[in-house]
Amino acid sequence: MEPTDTEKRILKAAMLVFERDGFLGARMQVIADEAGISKASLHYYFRTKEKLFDRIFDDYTASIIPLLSTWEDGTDDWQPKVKHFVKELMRVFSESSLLFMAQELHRDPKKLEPRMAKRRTGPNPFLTYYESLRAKGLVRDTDPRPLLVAMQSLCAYPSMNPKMLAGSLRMNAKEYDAFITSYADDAADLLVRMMQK
Amino acid sequence: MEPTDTEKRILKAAMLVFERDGFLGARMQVIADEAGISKASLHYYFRTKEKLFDRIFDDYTASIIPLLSTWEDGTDDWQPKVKHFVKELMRVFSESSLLFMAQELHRDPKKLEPRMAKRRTGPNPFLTYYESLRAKGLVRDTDPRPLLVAMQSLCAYPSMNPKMLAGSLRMNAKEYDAFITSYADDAADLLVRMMQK
DNA sequence: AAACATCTTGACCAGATGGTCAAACCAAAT
DNA sequence: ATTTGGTTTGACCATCTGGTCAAGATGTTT
Repeated sequence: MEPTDTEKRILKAAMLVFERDGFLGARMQVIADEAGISKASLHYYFRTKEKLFDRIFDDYTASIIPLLSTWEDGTDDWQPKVKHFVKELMRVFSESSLLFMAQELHRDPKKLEPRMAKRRTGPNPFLTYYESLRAKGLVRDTDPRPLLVAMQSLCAYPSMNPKMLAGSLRMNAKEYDAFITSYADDAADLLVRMMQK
Repeated sequence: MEPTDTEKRILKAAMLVFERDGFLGARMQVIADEAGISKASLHYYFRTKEKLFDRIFDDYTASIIPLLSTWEDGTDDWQPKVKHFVKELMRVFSESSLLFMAQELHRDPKKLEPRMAKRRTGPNPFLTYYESLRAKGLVRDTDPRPLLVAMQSLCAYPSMNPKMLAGSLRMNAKEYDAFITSYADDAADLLVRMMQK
């Protein structure tokens, strides 16, 4: 079944509201208003708030989790890969949603954690890729797990907590946006530095 | 006026509930239950939900913002300072609250941003400290702002989004906790690598 | 013990909230 | 024109929510 136009408008509105107000704070009436339909219509498409939330959350996991695994093809020329990956990651994260997912995972881990786990298969591709480079002596001889954490941190945090970072940098929203654009390159360089021999 | 015992219990309970459910999702009855008093008593101490929230939020800013400025004393021996700072930062962040602050700043920036700004005075101490080291040729000759972002990212993200990171590392909560303890040293080392000539 | 100030609470209220439903609407098929 | 199927909605409901208040408890001063 293709999603109808109305359904798409609902999903877009629901993303906006859930992201800003969280599952508990989101109001069905507000989502309906944002989508330009009545609350009864909203309930016609998604019988309950929870079903609508589940759809949004699962769409996010479906779009983010696979991204975290784009290290499959095994060229040894790793530096361009890092740069490309960092850019991709930051682009996706900049459309928010990570803060939302973290918050909801924190609020109801029992329900939401298994749902994310379902999307992951096998060991983490970055870790295995790094180990293969390490065996060939092409990168620094170190445990790649802190590097994985660092990579996700550098890419995710600036878009998750922009207000606080902008404050530390004494920037307004506009200056911060411009800064973050160029930051993608800096982050990639820093990561290369972490991995280099 | 010293905070009474009951007031302390209220604040502790409110932190727990606000952190988990957010301002919109938090329920005064739940906070009262958690504090072991009646809802009416809760309203006796804090007339409205908003006043209670403001108190919690301001307490957090008061405890976090000053921490971001512990680069005052100007020894040129910067490496131990980085290590010490990273440990301090991660210790404070590990008691959660950052996710909460980011979420609330995202939900109502107009109200909350000025409140954080009030705590900050002058330029960022890390940036000026790095510039002084840079002028003496003791560190890498580079714009320190991406380094500041990297530092906060490395320290903040692992405690803000533990579930997703643990998933990437294919760890359960217990393994992740153990990993993060040792990660503090790794993060400090990575930061030193970023700053070294 | 009486007067006083400070806490504590059950009962209550007005407004909001998720969800339901019968009636109306509308386009395509007959 | 009428039927048929999916879609839309105003009105409605039970329950929940932040907040109030009068009455009582508790402790301190005189």
